[in-house]
Amino acid sequence: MIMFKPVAEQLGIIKRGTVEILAEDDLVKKLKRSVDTNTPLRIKAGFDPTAPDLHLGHMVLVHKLRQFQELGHHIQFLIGDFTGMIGDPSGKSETRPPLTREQVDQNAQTYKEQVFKILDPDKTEVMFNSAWLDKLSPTRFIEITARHTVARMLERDDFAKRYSRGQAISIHEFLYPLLQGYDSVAMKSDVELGGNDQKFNLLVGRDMQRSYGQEPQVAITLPLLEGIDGVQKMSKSYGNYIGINEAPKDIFGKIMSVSDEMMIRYYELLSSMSNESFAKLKDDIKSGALHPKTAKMDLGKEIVARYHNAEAAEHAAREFDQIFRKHDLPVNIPSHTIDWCGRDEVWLPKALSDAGVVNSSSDGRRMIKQGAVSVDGEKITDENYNLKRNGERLVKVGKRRFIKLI
RNA sequence: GGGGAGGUUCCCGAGUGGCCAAAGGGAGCAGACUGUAAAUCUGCCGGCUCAGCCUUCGGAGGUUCGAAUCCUCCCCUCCCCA
Repeated sequence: MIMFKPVAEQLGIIKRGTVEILAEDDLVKKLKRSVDTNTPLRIKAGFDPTAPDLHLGHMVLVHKLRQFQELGHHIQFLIGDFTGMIGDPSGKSETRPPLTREQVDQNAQTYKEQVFKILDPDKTEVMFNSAWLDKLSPTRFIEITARHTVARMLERDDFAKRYSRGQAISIHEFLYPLLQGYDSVAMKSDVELGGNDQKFNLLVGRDMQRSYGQEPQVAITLPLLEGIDGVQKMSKSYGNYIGINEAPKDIFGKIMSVSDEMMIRYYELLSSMSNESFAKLKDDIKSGALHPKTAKMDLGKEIVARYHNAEAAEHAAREFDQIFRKHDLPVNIPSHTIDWCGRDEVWLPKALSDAGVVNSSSDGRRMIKQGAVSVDGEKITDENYNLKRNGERLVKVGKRRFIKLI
């Protein structure tokens, strides 16, 4: 028998870090009923399985799910496989190729593994929207589309912008919000979580449920986490993400490269630190009692520990210190065996390119020209430098690319 | 269906016969400075053993000594009219 916490207490936890709750009154009502009848609320969050890798940006949402889970509610983890298999070209220039069933399944599997680092798998219902969307007859489908108007669609900010700028909007892009809303009907969700950019879609869900005679879900939006560039939202396509499946040293390193401002933001949205400690941290940094770098290292350790383990976190921090503060070598340097083609020397840029440490030999040549390359600790300045075959040669490109060439 | 405007390198965007591997900005990378922070300054930013060559400007052909630029057809996007 679940014992639910009092409504006010639950509300306090739920509200933390959210952008908006639409409508809060409804949430209170639902919570109250949940407590009274001892029935968990159904909490929906949808994920698009097009890219298999989750990053810290997604985790803001997953952490909120975790909180709901800890409060005893029922998590509906929806994988939008239907969407994935249709292919959503809303990224304008490139048409995303539709995924096959196998790819979607595989991505979904990867998703689950990653998400269950945070969520309790036993208390999470994983759902696929193809289960009901695939079965929709054209008649039923058109019936769904009839419940919304074009004018209302154009209320959505990004549609409105694109429309006024004269950019393309494909018809099926209008369909996604409708289907996402219909998902809520099919799932009978009480609450749906989404990023701030999902606000419109979450609201469509409310309308859709109402129109199907259900009590509308509460839409809770969460802030979009900016990427490591500190400007755009974290996304794989911007290349500014920190993937939770990345190696400890990469996660750690990326966190360290983030600006101080962003560090605070990451603390706010990703750290499990209490509000009080967070406030103190900000004060200490401001007053100079705490060096921002120290704070950043702590954050890095916390994040790495969460997605890997405490040991890996310590190790990553130590190694970071070693490489960037003491300018030592990392412990495990990958090695690459050169194809010597029967000769005993090789043009360095070519070797670097083959080893994958630069993009091309032209790139390698540029790196040398810019003084970024050293062999066995000696800076190379000649772009025509030939590497002699002499056992294991340690090559460094830039600050953080190390490789042993054999 | 008719009329008009467009598709340029990762992104935005200039270029309308040779001086164009293509201005400028952004992103990115490297160097200096640092705390692998920010800000700033400098350089690089298609490929190739590179003072040269090769491949790129929606696609396919064509004109020309020479095409991102001109012509033909095709594909795609936007706007106005129906």
